[in-house]
Amino acid sequence: MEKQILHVDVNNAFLSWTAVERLKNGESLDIRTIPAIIGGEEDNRHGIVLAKSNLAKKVGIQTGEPIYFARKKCPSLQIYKSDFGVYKKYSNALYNLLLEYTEKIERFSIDECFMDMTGYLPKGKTLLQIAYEINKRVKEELGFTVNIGVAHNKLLAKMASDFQKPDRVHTLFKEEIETKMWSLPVSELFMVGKKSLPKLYKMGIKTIKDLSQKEESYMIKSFGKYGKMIWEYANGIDESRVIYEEEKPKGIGNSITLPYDYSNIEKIEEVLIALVEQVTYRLRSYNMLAEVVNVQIKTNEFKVYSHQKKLMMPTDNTKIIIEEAKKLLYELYKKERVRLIGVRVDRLSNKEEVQLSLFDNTSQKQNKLDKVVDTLKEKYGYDKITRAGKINLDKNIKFKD
DNA sequence: TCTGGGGTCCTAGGACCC
DNA sequence: TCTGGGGTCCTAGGACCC
Repeated sequence: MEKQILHVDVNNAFLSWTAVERLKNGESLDIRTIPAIIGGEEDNRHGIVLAKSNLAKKVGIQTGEPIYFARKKCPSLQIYKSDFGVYKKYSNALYNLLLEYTEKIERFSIDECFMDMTGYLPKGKTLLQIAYEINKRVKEELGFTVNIGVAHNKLLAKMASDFQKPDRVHTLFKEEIETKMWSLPVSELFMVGKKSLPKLYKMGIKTIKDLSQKEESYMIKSFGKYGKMIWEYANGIDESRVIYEEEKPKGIGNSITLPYDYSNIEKIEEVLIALVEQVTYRLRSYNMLAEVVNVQIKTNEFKVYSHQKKLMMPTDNTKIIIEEAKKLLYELYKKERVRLIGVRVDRLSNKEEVQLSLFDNTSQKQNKLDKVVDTLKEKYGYDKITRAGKINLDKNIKFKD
């Protein structure tokens, strides 16, 4: 059965939400109507464009570029600070509105949701009608606009929501792939980034259609798993489901670009400790344990190095993770000028489950050891092999399978 | 010129085991 | 003296997303 999928994407999310918040607080200027951006603090070297108004976009300002460049493109540019508390508030407001239509919603990012409407369409209404209704209600009730992609899988819905902006609803059904998607440059395809682009170009692939017409096996040979994925995407194939259950994170990290390059390892260490404290706090608030600690630095030349270490036991203990992180930092640090320092924990598990399975784990190891001993006993005689004597025997015994 | 921070997933090589 | 091949785990690095 065909799935009924919507992808809801907030237009210029951080900027729109900032605009709505300011209007609510009594400001008269709607910053969506002037050349404006949301940007980080340049004084701390966090100065990049996080979001832009349509007028800022018109003069060629791009998300992710240094504010310094953006200002050159538009000297009258207005710059506003980011406020994630505000973004979270509006993101939740949107989510709550969407929940009135289905509980099968995947929060793909702070400003994007996938909705699985399969079996949730009200009598007599089409998926497209629901999309228009949501578009209208968000605008009227929440004060910002969204693009909505309407399709039968997530990939096509996402591609559709990206078509013409802002405040639009687009369909992308099977029979529309050729006219609406294949003509686009291959760089527009989801998951095709700037590193793959030159390789694709060399293979004569310029549009999404070019990619779709290649042999699948050829793409797999050239790009492995990734090649299979983008070939399927180009052909509108995507079987992935909308993941609406609350998902626990797989890893937690904090990193910071320092206000200037640090060359003093003690100073770097101080920052590292503060970062670990943030990370372990977040870890504990999820009620999870981590098994891997990772430390990363970026040099003044933008070279990135990382070291990681698997722990003996999963932990959420700040002190243990600080000690491990410090060791990793000292391994890593080669007297460079350090621009950024970061800490991550990975291989997370639920605290209760680990505590329960710890017993199972040791008994599994016990079982394994038992099996080895049993095998030895079968080979060399039941009374000759004991655990205590195993060490002496190890030199002589070669395992064969 | 100046270039953030939060993630997920994949690959490749070496160690180690059978 | 010359000789495997699978499988798993660990680590480092990189691509991509918003």
